[in-house]
Amino acid sequence: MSNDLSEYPRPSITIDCVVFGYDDERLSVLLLNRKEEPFANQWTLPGGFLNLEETFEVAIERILSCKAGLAGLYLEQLYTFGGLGRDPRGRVLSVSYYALVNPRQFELVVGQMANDLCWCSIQDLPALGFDHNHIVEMARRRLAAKVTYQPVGFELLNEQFTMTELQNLYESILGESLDRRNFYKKIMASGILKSTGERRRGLKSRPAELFMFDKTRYEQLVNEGFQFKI
Amino acid sequence: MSNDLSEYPRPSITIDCVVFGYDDERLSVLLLNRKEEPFANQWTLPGGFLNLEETFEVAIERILSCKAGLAGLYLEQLYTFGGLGRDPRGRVLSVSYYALVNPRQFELVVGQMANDLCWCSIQDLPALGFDHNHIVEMARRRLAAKVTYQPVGFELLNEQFTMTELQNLYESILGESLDRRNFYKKIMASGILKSTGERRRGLKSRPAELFMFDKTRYEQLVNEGFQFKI
DNA sequence: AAAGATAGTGTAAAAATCACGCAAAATATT
DNA sequence: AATATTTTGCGTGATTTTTACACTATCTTT
Repeated sequence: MSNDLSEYPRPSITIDCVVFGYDDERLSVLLLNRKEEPFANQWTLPGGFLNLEETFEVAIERILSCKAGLAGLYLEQLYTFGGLGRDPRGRVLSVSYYALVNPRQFELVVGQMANDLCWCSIQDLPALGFDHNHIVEMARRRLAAKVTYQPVGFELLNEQFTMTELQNLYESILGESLDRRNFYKKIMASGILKSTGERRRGLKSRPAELFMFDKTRYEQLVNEGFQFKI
Repeated sequence: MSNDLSEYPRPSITIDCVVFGYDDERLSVLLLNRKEEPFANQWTLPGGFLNLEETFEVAIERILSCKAGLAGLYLEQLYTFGGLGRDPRGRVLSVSYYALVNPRQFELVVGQMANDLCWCSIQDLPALGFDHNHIVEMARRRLAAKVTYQPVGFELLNEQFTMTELQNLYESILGESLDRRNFYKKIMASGILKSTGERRRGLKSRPAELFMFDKTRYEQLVNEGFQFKI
């Protein structure tokens, strides 16, 4: 073994990202319709090649910003895919991440390199290029596991939200329905919400109280050994 | 974007592995004393460069077999590290895995490319080369989380083991002590052990029953919706 | 004013967890 | 040989957590 890296063969590295969005009804994933081969005119996850001087997070920021107009998202590494046949061009590894975003805070901007972008419900994804259906499925499971022990769901909601909105989000991610009263008690008992004193008005029934995620309080609780759990 | 990968810069890829072993007393990690720069004569995790035609798992098999004489281990992908300064030779990503092995089933064989190998208690690791202390710490936490919801600990034990041996393993991994009687009940209630009818004799007190992990039964239970939990 | 819809809260049963006690079966000691 | 010591195997009751479920309040719509 020498001190020179050049003698070792090097695969190409892409960064692919499962961007989750939520619109009060269902959990969606951001898809990109490719302009170029391979998989031209097919839907895939947004992604791109890693530059040598970039960390993964910086690469994702660049890719999502340039291809979709998104920035500053919550990111979490998912898995690195390295199957031999996953890219027809040759050996390409994909370091994949998932991101959480409130779609209302951004206007999707279709970049030069894509035909189109869309939010697609996780329920009815089309066949995606590469092994991207597999990646989405892993991300979905990881997110479902994550929300049960870390309060990451707030990234998908508006700053202020009602308890019912929060519950709907959890039900969408977990794929099961929860008891409204028990959910309320559990969330309130955790102490990670602060009330705004305001209410969601204009709907056709009793206005619900608006809450915010109390991040400072949450971090303080974690320091004291608290473990969030749904 | 063209169909040609060659125009994209490519980092080097290493595969590094946190090999956990257990010896009835404490959880250990396999360390390798490097012969070559960088970090010559320092301890690091076993690892090596990924070849173009290898999957990650095949690469790990090659690396652990040639550097330590280990083969056929339980493997799980941990994380991919891509910090800019983590290797003095240039941009090197590390796709890291962790492995579980019963050290008694193998004789460590120091390969050509290493000065030495050792099992080092997770409690008192020396300063390792690269960012490998960081990798070990992440692996330790991941393993501790994993054993609570998947029966992977058996990979670290002999085929037959007593309940106390199993409990000691869990205590080593979790870093906390468990109530012997409640542990017994929980494991027995899960139904994933089969008794051998034999006992561990020759110790200075009442011989304990020897159990085996019933993998078939476990998989059947999982199919029925069972979720292992400690 | 009445009807319809969703919000907010309490309580009791069931299940899971926790904290122990004690007898049995081996070895070690006197 | 009797006794002490150690560790195993199993039981039980208290405590905590989870689950299931019902009713009133407050708004909008008719």
